Amino acid sequence: MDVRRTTVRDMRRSNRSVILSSIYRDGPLSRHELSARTSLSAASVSNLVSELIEEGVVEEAGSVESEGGRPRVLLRVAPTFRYVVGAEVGETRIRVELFDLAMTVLARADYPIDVPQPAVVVKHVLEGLAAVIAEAGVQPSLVLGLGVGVAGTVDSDAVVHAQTLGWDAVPLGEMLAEGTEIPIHLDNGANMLGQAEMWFGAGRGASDAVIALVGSGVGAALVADGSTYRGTRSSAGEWGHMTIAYGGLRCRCGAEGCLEAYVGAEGVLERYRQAGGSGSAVDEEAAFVELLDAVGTSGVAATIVDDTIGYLAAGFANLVNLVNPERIVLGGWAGLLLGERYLPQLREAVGKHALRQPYAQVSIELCELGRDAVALGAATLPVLRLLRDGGVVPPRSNR
Amino acid sequence: MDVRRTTVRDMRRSNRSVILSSIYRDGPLSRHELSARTSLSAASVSNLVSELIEEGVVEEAGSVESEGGRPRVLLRVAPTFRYVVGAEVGETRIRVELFDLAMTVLARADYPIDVPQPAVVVKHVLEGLAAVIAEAGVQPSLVLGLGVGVAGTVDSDAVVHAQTLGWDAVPLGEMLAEGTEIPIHLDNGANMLGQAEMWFGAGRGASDAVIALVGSGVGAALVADGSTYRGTRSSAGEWGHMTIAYGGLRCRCGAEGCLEAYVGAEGVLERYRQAGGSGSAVDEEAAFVELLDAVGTSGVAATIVDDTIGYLAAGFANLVNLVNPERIVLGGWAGLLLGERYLPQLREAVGKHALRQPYAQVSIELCELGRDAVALGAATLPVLRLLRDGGVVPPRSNR
DNA sequence: ACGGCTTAATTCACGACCTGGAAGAAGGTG
DNA sequence: CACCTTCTTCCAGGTCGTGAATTAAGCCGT
Repeated sequence: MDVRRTTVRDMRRSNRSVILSSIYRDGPLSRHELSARTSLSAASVSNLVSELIEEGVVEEAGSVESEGGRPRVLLRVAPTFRYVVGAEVGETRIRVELFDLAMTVLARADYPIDVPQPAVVVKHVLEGLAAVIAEAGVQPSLVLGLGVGVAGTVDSDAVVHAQTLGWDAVPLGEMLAEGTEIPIHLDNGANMLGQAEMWFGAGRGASDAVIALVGSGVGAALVADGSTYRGTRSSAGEWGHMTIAYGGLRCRCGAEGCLEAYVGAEGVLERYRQAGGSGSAVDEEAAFVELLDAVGTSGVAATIVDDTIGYLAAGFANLVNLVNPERIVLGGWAGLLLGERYLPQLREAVGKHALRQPYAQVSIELCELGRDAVALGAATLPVLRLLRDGGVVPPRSNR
Repeated sequence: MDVRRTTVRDMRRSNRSVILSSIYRDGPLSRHELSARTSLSAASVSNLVSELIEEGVVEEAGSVESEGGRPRVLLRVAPTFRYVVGAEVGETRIRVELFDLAMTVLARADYPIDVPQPAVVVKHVLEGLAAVIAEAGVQPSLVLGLGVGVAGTVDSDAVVHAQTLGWDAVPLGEMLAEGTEIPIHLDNGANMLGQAEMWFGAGRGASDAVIALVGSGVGAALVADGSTYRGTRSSAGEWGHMTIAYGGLRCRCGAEGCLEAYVGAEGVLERYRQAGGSGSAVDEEAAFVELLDAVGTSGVAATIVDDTIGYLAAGFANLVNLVNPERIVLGGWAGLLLGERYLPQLREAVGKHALRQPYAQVSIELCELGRDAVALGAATLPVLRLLRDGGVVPPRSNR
């Protein structure tokens, strides 16, 4: 329940936002279709659209002939009206990408890192930001914002807590803001991947969904009523540390029986080793593939993988029961490797743990964007804001 | 993201709603304070308030002297502007209560039931509705709505699924609507108890909370951003059937290792019996109290209760990690019995299972309204709607 | 009792907004 | 080139919130 007034200007902003969002989301549309979709009068649509065109946010994009009459002119958000930058701060690398508003990548910069020192991360992100802007030949003032997805939880004041990076209360937002005038948006990496899947991947069209990520660790992005749910201090979605086997294996978080200890790649491989499984791979990912490949020939491998599917199914079922999503999307490198081979078994196993009714309402799919969509998702943050504000770009505080 | 236009009338409705909600929630307020709180201009507040007074929704309620100036007149929602009825459909009884808008009970009717046949339930609810209206001497046309909290999940089209009642797809909403002209609001009983606690109990002031109910069974109400989260088909909140001990005890839902099997009163007592505990009580609740009382003298009882706290803590921790609430409120008859004695231990145990950061942000409390607040919570549904609509009462379709 | 003082609430002209209908523009068809 | 269809723009009409000015209501000191 809101405790905010509405003024006559909010109305216009809101209607601009409705129109702009419709155009952005539902591809090129004619003014007529917009009017039907938004139930705004033709007069208002025309009025608002001409304003948006005037400002350069929207542009005409060809026309469609109709039977005998004047052809309808299609409208789209001008891809080059502004640009956005997305960054991924992972445990081993930093990636920065620049997109136009159609989310086409125009430039990319990668920086491998060994020790994720905050100062180093900030340096690389800012370096990357400058590099992609230069590479794409874009005017810096046209960059709408920088979205950053970081492997850890981000509280409401852009302070990052990340066990895996060894960060405790790092004011990353502030540190970045000091090095650039471009507005910063910070969020959790899992949420950003979720955002990308919701906009451009397997989550399209769903309004209540969970994007579940299984890699070395395990996390999830919760989407409620069309927007990412962050909880009271932005740390919602810590699905990996849900107790799923009371008193079970110790997890790196210190607790016992966490889902991550059973289905995170690290945990799975550890269980495999304990069970006598062997492998020659040095790198975790190769070892995981080796395990999956051994299923046909090794009973131990088969059992481990089977159990993993079971545990993962229980984790999914907990989501199904608790949040009743319409879709669960499985991603993360290990999640995809598992899902590619065992999605049907997984679906079936979820049914064994979940309640009948919510289970019947959920569809379980795989991520479509692979593992590198964090920067893309992060770049949607400034776009989301642009759409929400009806295409009004806040004036840059030029200090 | 909305795809709905805003018109100039929405603006007024929205501002009426803002004002009305503020007055309702934050007690008697002067026009001046309203203006400050809502950031509406004094002129608009005056304008809107006089309209609301004209219509009888709001009334003046005394004044407060100020230092030397004109005293401010306090405003409140007129308690007798309309009335609301709340009903609880439980496994063993039906309760119907009539409230004024200040949520004071004006009349009550109880009906014990043995076999919860849908037809019988409908009959009792309608009977109770007529009875409380007659008893309170209220004009039926002034009854804003009937909220019903039912022990089961309620679909978006008011169809009820309830394993414990043995109901599968019972169109309760439709059945009730046939017997009265009063608008019906149906929802899950746990959500309704949660709603009551959020408005009048331990949840006040929180915007992200979970109300966890432990009785014979186990359930929860999720509150996200100030409103109850229902998921895609209104069955969110099935916390009791979260797998917490993979491969553990069989639950009545058919799955293994559900939280309910460990902390639901039935499950606890079953574990007690298995462990050799004994008791003379016939009724479940008395047996549970007996168990708790035996803790000091019986090692078996102590272990069982201790374990129960542990399992419950893991269940809480899963909520803390996944949804990052600012408050968890424990209720339900068994939950209250446990909480009264072991709340500190429970809080501590949650810390062992939850991640440090979200754990530090949550406060764990007990329900304040006891076990009989379902009808109260259900009655808030029509009130919520009235507030949302800015005090505009939709015309009753008089057939 | 009375005029100044302070604070609260109301009035009013104004600009911003959307709407429905009429008029205009653009392109195709015969 | 007239005519038709399909959109788009213009215009008068009505609604809304706002700020400044005005009125209302009580206090205080003389």
